[in-house]
Amino acid sequence: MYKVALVDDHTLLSEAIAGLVRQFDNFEVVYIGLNGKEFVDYLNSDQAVKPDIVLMDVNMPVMGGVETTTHLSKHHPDIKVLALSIEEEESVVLQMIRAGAKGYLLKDTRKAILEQALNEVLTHGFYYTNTVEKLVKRNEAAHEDEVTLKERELEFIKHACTEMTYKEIAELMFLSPKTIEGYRESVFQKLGLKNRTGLVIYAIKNKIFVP
Amino acid sequence: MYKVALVDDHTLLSEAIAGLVRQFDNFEVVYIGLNGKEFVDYLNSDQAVKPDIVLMDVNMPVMGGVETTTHLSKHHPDIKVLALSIEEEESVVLQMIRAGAKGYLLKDTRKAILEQALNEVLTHGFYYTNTVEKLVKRNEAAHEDEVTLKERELEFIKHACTEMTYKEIAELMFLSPKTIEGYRESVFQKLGLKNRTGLVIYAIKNKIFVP
DNA sequence: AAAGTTACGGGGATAAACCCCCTTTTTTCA
DNA sequence: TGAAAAAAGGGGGTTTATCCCCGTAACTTT
Repeated sequence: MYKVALVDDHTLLSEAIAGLVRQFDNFEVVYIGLNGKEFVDYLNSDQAVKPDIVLMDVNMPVMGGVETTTHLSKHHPDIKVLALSIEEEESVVLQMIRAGAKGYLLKDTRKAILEQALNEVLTHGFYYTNTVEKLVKRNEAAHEDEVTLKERELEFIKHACTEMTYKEIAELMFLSPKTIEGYRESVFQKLGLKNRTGLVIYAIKNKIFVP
Repeated sequence: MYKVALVDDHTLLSEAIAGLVRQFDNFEVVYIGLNGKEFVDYLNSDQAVKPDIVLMDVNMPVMGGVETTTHLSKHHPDIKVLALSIEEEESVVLQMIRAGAKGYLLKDTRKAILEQALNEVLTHGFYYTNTVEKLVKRNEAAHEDEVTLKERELEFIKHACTEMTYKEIAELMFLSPKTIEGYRESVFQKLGLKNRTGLVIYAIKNKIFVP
């Protein structure tokens, strides 16, 4: 009998999915939690029943899926993490995989697939759907011609998405306006931009700045 | 015995929630569909069992929740719609309510609340959680001090979210640069902006321009 | 018909943004 | 540890953007 934990802030869903999991052979639900913090605290408590596998949501308040998975990989490497989310965005999926998730299910998968995924992760160590595999490959290809912005430049870009003038940004970053000027030119050159408006849109598109 | 239909593109969730609903007294699940189109087609078919209430997701491919609800209000006003979504954004909630939804549940509600909501909608005609009520009120309040931008100004704003200079925008709109200047000033004044960067961010926040 | 509103256009000034070429300081690492 | 690279700072000039105050034509309102 494998022990399953559910971590999802959408109570209705965890309750409902718990019902599904209980129908499967060889699986029992030992824990249902609202977020990563709750789950980690639970594991550190005395009466914790350590699960074999966790069905983990990604978008959660307090402590999100990525952070929680990273923590589990470090402190409880024997607990497998299977991500279960509506989030289809490449970067998020990849972050979860990098954090140590053994698989990533979108919430539009069928009941039978969930059972299969649970079994696969426990027996073979991982389970990836075609969709996720494609996503990962496509992302790797996209990374080829990607520019790398330096930390300081990223900081500058965030401030540039503001009504501040460059002079004000310089004061904020304790730099000379001329240095900011340098960042601006370097960033424009790297990204092929013509003006600050273009920079703002690039930053928002690439989530450097979230409006 | 009330008849319930489920419409949600996340199969795992509909299946799981169907399990929950079947546990309730007086409820049976007569239909599970992936999107609004599928459901409407089903209703128009011969062997359709007309449900008393539909649990409807909002974000769906092909035919979304708002569109479907509007259609049902017109052609099947005896079928109650209870929205069930993760979407917390005010405008979306309001759209669903306006379209004729009798209630709006976020997916983090508990099993007992779902049962209560189903019963309330069927007996009293509606069910609103505190959260949704607050949301609606807050939105009404927000609408008070809302500025109205003219058509021409909106067009200008969209072009301003571009690497074009004002002169180029003027050419594009067959106007003098000075007229554009006028739009700019009027828009800045109305929205309390300091510069073009602020305008771009406002436009994206308010979905005038989608990056 | 006088007064107001809306849309369009303009002059001229100042600040901010943009561009190219260059020096000094700091860091990196072979 | 010394050369190379990266980061920070700068001079000086052009182009945009911003701001304020003004004028005209057309169409409403009263």
